[in-house]
Amino acid sequence: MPGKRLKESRGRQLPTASELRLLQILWESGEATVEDVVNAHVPRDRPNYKTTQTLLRIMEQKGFIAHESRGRVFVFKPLISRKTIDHRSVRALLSRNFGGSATGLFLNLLETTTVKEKDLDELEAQIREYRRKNEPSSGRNRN
Amino acid sequence: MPGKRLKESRGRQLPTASELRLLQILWESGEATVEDVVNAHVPRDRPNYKTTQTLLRIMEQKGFIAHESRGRVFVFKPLISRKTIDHRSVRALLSRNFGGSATGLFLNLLETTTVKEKDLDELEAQIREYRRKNEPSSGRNRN
DNA sequence: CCTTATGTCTTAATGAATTAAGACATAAGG
DNA sequence: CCTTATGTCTTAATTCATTAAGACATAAGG
Repeated sequence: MPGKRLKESRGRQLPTASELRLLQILWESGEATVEDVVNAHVPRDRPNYKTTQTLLRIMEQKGFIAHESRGRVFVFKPLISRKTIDHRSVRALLSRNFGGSATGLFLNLLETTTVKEKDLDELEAQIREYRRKNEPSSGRNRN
Repeated sequence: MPGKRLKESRGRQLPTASELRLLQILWESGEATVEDVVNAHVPRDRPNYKTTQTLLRIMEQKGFIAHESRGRVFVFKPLISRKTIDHRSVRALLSRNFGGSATGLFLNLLETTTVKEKDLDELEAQIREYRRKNEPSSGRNRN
C-alpha cells in the first residue's frame, strides 16, 4: 500500500481521471452504493470492488462526495456538480495551454474537430444569445 | 531518487504541467540550453538548474524534445509543435468531460468566461470560414 | 600545466494516484 | 444460535511526477 495521501484533506481542485469516471456515475444515478458503482461499468472494464471503495473514500476526503450509512452499507452522493467540474476543467486547460484566451481554444476546437452543420447553427445561436445577455443596449451608444 | 520512469520510453501522450512550461519556453526561443531555460523564468519562480536538467532529459525520453551537443553544453529543441499539444489537450478534455462533444465544450466556454465583443465577431467569422471550407456546394442540392 | 567552475550523468527522497489484499465486524439464512 | 457471506477499515505495493544532491568529466583561465 503506497501513499497515505492528503495530510488533512487538502482537496485538489480537480478530480483525477478515475475519480471523474466515478463522479459521472454518481451524477447520473443521484446516489449509489459501492456495488452500484461497480455494476454501472460495462463488464469489460468493471473495476475491483475494494479498489472502488478506496477511491470513493478518497473522493470523500477531497470533498467531492459524501456518504450516509443505510443499514450496513454506505450510500454515496455527489457534493459537487458536473457543471462546476466542467468549468474548472475548462479554466485549467485555458490557462495551461491558451494563456487564458477562450477564443484561442475555440479556434483550436474548429481546427481539431469535425463540427456538424446543426451544431454550427447552434453555436451561432448561442453567440447571439450571449450578445443579447451581455449587451442589453441596442448599439450605437458608444459613449 | 524516486521512480526510474518509462521502461523503454513509453511516451505519454501529453506533457505534464511542468513539462509544458518548459516546452513553451522552447517554442518561443526555438532552442535553448538548460541555463537559457532556467533564465527564461522570472526570478520569482525560477527552478533549480539540476531539476530543469532532469526534466529536460525526461522530456527527451518521451520524445517531446531532442538535444544536440554544442561544445560541452546541450542545446534542446522541441520535436513537437504547440499546435499538436494543444490539439491533444483539447481532445483529452473533450473526451474526459464532454463525451467528445465540441459543442458542449463551447457552450461551457461561453458560460464560464467573459468573451470580448471583438472576439465574438472573430468567432462568427471563423464559423463562416469553417462552413465555407467544409461545404463548398452552395446549398439546396441535398441529394 | 593545473586548479576550478560548470555541465552532464547517476542516484534518490518524497508525495500522489492507482490498485487491491487481509483483518475485522455484522447482518442474513439455515 | 451459529456459520457465512458481504461490507467497511487498515495496510500496502507499484508507478509516475517532482525535486535535487553528489559523482564525475572537461573546458577555461591563470
